[in-house]
Amino acid sequence: MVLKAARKPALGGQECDMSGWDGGNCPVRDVIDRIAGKWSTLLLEALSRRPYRFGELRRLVPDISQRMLTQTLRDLQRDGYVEREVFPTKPPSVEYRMTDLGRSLFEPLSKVLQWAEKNHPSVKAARAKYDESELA
Amino acid sequence: MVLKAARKPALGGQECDMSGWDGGNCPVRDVIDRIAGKWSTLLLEALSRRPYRFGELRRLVPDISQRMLTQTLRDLQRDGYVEREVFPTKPPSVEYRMTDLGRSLFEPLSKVLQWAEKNHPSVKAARAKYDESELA
DNA sequence: GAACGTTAGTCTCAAAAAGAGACTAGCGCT
DNA sequence: AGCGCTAGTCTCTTTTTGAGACTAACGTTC
Repeated sequence: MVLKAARKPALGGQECDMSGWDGGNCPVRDVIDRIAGKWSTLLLEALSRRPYRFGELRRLVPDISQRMLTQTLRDLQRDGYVEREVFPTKPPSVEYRMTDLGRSLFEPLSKVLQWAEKNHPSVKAARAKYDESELA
Repeated sequence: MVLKAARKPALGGQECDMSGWDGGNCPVRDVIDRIAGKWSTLLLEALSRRPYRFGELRRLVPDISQRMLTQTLRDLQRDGYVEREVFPTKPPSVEYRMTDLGRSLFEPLSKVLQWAEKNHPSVKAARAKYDESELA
């Protein structure tokens, strides 16, 4: 795991150069920062199941604003994770579907979601413990 | 994968109830929204390698503000991913180390980071293609 | 012995991002 | 003729983030 565009570590595998990080020059950050948003994961999860239209996604995730839905979909499209297809009906309908690149990303990503589901109780417990010790 | 606190799906495994999502009642979102930040992943990656002190982390990630470093570390600590230990020297030094829960989260998470590193070229290519078709 | 650097933050103010909701256009339905 | 449907965009307000000064007590330097 190399986090900066960097020379190979002396001894292989798990080495990771973190010295001299700058946001603009780190490939991992370049990719991660885009999918790390609150909504990206959610939309990728949805689109991993089947294609959806704009309005369907909006109804699916009731607390996203139209503005952020548009913007997040554009970002995902730009990075090659989803495709946008316009059907020239009147009014036009637009379908978003996951690409192969998107699927290949979602494979490891879904493991994190599964972790989250499984370990939610532990996290809630940790929060409770922290909050209790804080107000003391 | 159940994304809402929901009844078991009729046929097991890959089923996922996304109807009637509300942010506050979805365990996966509850967990993901906290680690989805721009800085969380970065700090988890660092702390997965070894414990670090506050100032070390600040130097390691030069473009994080002290404010966000404090806040992100507190969030990670609250959710049980990192521990904070104060050494009563003068001036006091504070060490942050990853917990077992944090390590168990970082296992799938690191797969996503590896994906990002590996597929950075594809993503950059997709961006270039998108940007080109946009300005046309 | 006075000035400076060190520590891990907090505080304030400015800038950027996100949320809420009105508004668009063209067609079908009643 | 008026209403609703579509996928957005535009504007305004609120929230989040960033930049940087400030703290306090000690060690080192001049």
